[in-house]
Amino acid sequence: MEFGSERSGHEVKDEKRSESGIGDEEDRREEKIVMKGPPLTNVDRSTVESGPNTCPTKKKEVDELENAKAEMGEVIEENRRLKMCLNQILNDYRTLQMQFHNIVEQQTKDFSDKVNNDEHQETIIDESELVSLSLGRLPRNNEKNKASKPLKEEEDKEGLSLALDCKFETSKSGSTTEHLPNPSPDNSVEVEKEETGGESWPPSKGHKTNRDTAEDEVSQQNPAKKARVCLRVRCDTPTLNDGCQWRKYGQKISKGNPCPRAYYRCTVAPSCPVRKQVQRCSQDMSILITTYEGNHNHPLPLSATAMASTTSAAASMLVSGSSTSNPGSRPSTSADLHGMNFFLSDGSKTKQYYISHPALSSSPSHPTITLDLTSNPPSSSPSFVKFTSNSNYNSQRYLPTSLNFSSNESNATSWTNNGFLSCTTQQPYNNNRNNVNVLSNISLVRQQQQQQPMENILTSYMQKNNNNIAIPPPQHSLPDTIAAATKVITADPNFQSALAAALTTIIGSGSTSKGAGENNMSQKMKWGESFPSTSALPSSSIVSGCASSFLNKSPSNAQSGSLIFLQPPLPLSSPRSASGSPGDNGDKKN
DNA sequence: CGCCTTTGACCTGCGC
DNA sequence: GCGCAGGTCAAAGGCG
Repeated sequence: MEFGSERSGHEVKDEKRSESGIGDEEDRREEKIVMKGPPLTNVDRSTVESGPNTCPTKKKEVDELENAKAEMGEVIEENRRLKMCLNQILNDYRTLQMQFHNIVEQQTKDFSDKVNNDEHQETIIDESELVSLSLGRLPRNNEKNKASKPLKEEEDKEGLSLALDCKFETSKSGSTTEHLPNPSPDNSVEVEKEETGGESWPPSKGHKTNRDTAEDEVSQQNPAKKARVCLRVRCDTPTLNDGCQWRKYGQKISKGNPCPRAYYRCTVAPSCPVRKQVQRCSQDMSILITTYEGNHNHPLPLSATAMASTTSAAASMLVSGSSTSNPGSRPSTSADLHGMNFFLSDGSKTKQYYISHPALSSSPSHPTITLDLTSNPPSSSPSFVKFTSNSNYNSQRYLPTSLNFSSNESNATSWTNNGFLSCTTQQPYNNNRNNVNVLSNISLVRQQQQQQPMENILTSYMQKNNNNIAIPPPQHSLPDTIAAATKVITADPNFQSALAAALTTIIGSGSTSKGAGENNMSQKMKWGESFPSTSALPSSSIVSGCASSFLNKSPSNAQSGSLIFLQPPLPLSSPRSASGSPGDNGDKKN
């Protein structure tokens, strides 16, 4: 789309707006964003002005214009709804930010008070309460002072349980209510990170503490703590270069796979609890199966954020999906949502969507989400995610969740794929009371014919928010446009938060709305307009990356977890880039 | 010398 | 309780 033609399109829009009586400046800008139809040219305008009585062809054109206007009206209406939703989300975000700030201040204050209490040898009972609210970290030191070991263990467990309960509340509230603090399912992951590893990582078995024991119990109570993200990619290199630094700490020959499984841990920060497992698929050696566990507790290199975002978001989907729904918080997004095909259907046929990866099947205690970059989009048989969870646990909290990043490219060693992303969620219905499984299938399908609108969105956003970035002519350099626009978008925390929250709400409401009691639900949301095809783009272009990256980068923004967001891709595999994954040599023995 | 990989031993959870 | 398998540890050695 050229700028000139875009301008004429705006003129027509303005005409239409004057008809409908709408029109402040902000709305006009947003309209520009949503504009998806081909803009009217000067010829078109002359056609309109000259009237329909000149010739049949012009009459036809006028009809087409009428139709286009009607479509635009729908788009405008939808845009208005989204705008209202966005404003509400932004308000909520600000409120939550203030609440979070207050909470942090309060906790800091409490902690300093507690330290003072320690100095004055006051009782520890009050501190135990503080511990519980501090996710179980503080009690450890406090209880070391206790003489009675059994009592210590008991109280330790209690403290952790309480802390965990608090976490659950947070997690649950995250997807149920917009007005509660920390509505982010991702927070749950963050909590998991801190509790599973956190500052005490790596846990030494020789120094296993009572806290560790308690943590084990807690982890059994909360399987989501060990949520994993499994990535299947066709890759010739030994490991994926995800931008992080990894140290290999073990290797095992797993049953059913001649290829050894390598264990890596993140070495960017000594206390980082993130681990990954790398293994070749036994059935197809070209497929590299990488499983990530945990969240980084340190700033990530820029090159690592995409992968971390994806895994984090995917893990968040696992966690967030476990939350109960609040139908009241559901926005009116069941209709046209710019390219996101959203399916909710009965779970009676869920089994057909599972693929099994015996070579990398995780422990039943690990809910695992698999991002499959190896198979073709919907045309092929669905290769979704294998989700495992231990039925002995409170399985109602955990959603078998599937993501499928499919690619037509045989060498899917980067995030570039055809943009097909699907998320299948098999969810124990209604807290497992009725044993009714509901399959919710979320898919984001980039549609090749809908490339323009995304350009409009990105370009308009750039125009609005950043004048420093040159906007290339979209039709000439769409990849550059998108890359630059993505930069701008990712630089704006408000937009990120708002969009993240919106998407989370959309996804969350869709996947959890069955809590209202509908056993058979089929819901579709089409969202294609916002996910243009990028099949023509080079591999460094836009991707269907999952982006809670900004959630990682900015904890204050971590208001939503399960979201899928467009983000600058990173090559998953390149032989030892500068950011260097030391583990690239990890499969030497292979 | 520091960091990394290798590799056998050990620990733990789970199924029978 | 036992065996199996997954996961982790840590000493030894290699490499830059």
